[in-house]
Amino acid sequence: MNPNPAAVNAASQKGSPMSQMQNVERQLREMILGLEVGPGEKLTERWIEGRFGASRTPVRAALLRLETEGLVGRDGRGWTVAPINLAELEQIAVYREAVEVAAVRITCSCADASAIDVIEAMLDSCDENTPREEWHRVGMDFHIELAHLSGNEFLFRAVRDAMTRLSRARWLEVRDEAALGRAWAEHRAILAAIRLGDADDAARRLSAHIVGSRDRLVTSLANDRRGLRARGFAVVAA
Amino acid sequence: MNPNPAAVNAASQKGSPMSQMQNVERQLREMILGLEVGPGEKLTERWIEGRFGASRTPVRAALLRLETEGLVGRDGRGWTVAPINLAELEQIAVYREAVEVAAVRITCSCADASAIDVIEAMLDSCDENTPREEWHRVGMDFHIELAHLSGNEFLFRAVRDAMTRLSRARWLEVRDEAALGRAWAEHRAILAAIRLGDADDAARRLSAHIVGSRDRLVTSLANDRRGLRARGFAVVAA
DNA sequence: TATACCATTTTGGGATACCAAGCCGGTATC
DNA sequence: GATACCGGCTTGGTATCCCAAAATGGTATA
Repeated sequence: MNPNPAAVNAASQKGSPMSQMQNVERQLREMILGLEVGPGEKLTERWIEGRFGASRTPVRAALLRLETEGLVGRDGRGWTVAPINLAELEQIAVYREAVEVAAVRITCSCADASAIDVIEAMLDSCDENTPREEWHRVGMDFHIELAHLSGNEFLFRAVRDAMTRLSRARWLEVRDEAALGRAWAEHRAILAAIRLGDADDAARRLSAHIVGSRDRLVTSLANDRRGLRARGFAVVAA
Repeated sequence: MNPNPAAVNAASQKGSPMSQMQNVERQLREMILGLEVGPGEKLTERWIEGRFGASRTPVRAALLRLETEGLVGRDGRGWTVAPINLAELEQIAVYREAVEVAAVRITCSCADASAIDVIEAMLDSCDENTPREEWHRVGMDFHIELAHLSGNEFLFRAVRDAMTRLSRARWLEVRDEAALGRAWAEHRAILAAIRLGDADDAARRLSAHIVGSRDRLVTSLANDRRGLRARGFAVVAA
């Protein structure tokens, strides 16, 4: 009954056994985050079922979980890929500023130099030969791992979830080399402040970094709205 | 096939039609939050199925959603009611301090006097004749509604979810009249600061209120740990 | 031509059958 | 008596079937 052998291959190629539900959830999440299905697009349980070669039970479980991540939503009785919502993006920026700053303040008071080195190494791993995709991923992981250092599971999850919600929009954000370089410099400055244990400085820099990122994102999206709609993406105005 | 008519009655007595899934989810959540099922207790899908007169499909959906709320968790292959975890409670306090303070700062800059009056009225609705249960509920709603005033959906949800996770422990917290009176005074002082638009003062008072609340809760639970275990509640040490 | 109405199809919600893995109790062997 | 083994029972995971409601599309009528 499996029309898509790739689905089961993806499941079995991993050493650990992976349930259909985890499989569907992971693959569908990747499709959504990778914009293989456009924001605002309708989803039917039966289509997903056929697409991944799983029955409706794991499909429904995956949809329920992705709903809590904000990646899919209900449209009346049915499901839709969450549209890109400018107002929501701005609210998420405020939210992540609150939790990231709280996390970094905690980290400053119990900084572990070697852990910070690991994060700095992540930044170093990107150079001019690194694909744009990788820069995005590392830029997100920087914030996630930084929050992880706080040791607070809730701050960590909050940052991770916020970055997930932002990631589709970041993907579309136009970032030239100069902007990326500036962002990386800010990242390094934040790490330096943490190393010194200067919580106020780290918080101020992180806050400014997030606000700047938000402003660039919103401007960029507002300008590109027409192009996005042309690609079939639902973009909700702020 | 319905061994428990009460379940369907609860569904039909509401004017709006409620799906089985919502029904199971709501009732199971109430059972967990009301400590009708003890923290750490094992749950089987079949038991829930029989208890609420629903089939496994809505039961599984409800469990998946409650899992994201942190009220149930996986124990290997099965399900358990989330234990009360002291370390987690402390982390939640840090988390909610970050988001509540952020929310109240926003509210200060766009305070709506009438909305604040509504919240103050909530506080006023409690007097010496009000049952303890109601004081708890209003105390939680105070923080939730305050966050709601910020207009930021993510800060609001964060506070609401945090309060949900804390509520089982708050239920056990020993609060004498004097402690409740002090908490209410702090609530009013926070509202007063917001009315004046004094963000720093409001933030300071709110922060102190949350930290105090956390300290009382942790102490109280640590002292009561033996009693809790005697009641069959799993309590994970900090 | 526009619209109201009806038949058909689609779709999510729910129920149930089946399966494999794990748990538990009993038994036989040392 | 202790332990290793085995068989049944429980339980979550999955597939599939049924149903009601909603969407769809075509047709007849004003």
